[in-house]
Amino acid sequence: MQTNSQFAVAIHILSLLACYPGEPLTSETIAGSVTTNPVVIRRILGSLRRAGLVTSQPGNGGGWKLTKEPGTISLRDAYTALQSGSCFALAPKPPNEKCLVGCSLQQILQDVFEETEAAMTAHLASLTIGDIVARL
Amino acid sequence: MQTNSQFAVAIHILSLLACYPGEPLTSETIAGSVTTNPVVIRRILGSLRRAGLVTSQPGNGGGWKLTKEPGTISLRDAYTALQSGSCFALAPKPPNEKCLVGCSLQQILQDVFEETEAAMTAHLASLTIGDIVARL
DNA sequence: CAATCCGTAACTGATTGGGTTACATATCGT
DNA sequence: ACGATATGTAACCCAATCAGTTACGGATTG
Repeated sequence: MQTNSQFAVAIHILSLLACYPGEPLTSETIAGSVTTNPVVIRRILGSLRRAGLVTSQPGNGGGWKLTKEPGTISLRDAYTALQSGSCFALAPKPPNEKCLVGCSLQQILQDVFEETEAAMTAHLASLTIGDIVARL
Repeated sequence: MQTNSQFAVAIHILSLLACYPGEPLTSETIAGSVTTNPVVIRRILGSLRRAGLVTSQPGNGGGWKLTKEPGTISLRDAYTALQSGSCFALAPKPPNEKCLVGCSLQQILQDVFEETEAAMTAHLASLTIGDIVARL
């Protein structure tokens, strides 16, 4: 499956910022650590900023900082900030309406996927950026 | 995120087979319910067969059947049968080795992703095809 | 006002996934 | 034995997606 790596990069970014508290890091500096292009970093940081996890400061001496203590930022916060969709997807075309099974299955699948993802994010909620940094 | 829909289709297939116990269904019949091409169905059924969840019979009057009772087939069985990879992915390029954070983060991320997916599949293990069919 | 950095649009190349065609192989009924 | 039927794959096409990149406008600092 082609899964995007935004979540992994987001955790990387947040951990990096947590390691340099107070000191704003530029997207270029972060990109140097992640080994990618600054724009890729800024795209992800944009999502994290919209979720209120980081702040940015343009101009000379600017950069990015965390808005909260690393211990109060859960991995679920980062995950939902990206809103890069679900792990699961329904079939591209809806099932045959003449089939009794397929007809009612849609809603059931949707519910199951939702529950399953909730189980996953519940685990993510139990881990914070502080925990990650502590493991380094 | 671009997620493949094989898991959804697999559940659809297994539920359908569960609804017609003993009676073999052809990939064409199943495709008619899912609204897709028979080959797409056969590809997924191939994975399910390799995992021992279904059997196939070629030739006239052939088709597909479950090998077990629907109540003994968990959604995790279907999920792992597809082995369509993880929900999460590491960044395409490894982090900068000169960065102390990025350097040790790789392994931590891998562990976290593994734990998180385990939490997810644990929930999938608690649901069976029998449960799905019962909800129809 | 010059240097720096964010913010975002636009484009590219590679990868992937669903859909499709085609064909070899196996089985059943007559 | 033979024709009909269905599986099992390989091969290909097209659309969508993602990481990466270039470009440029706007904000801030000194």
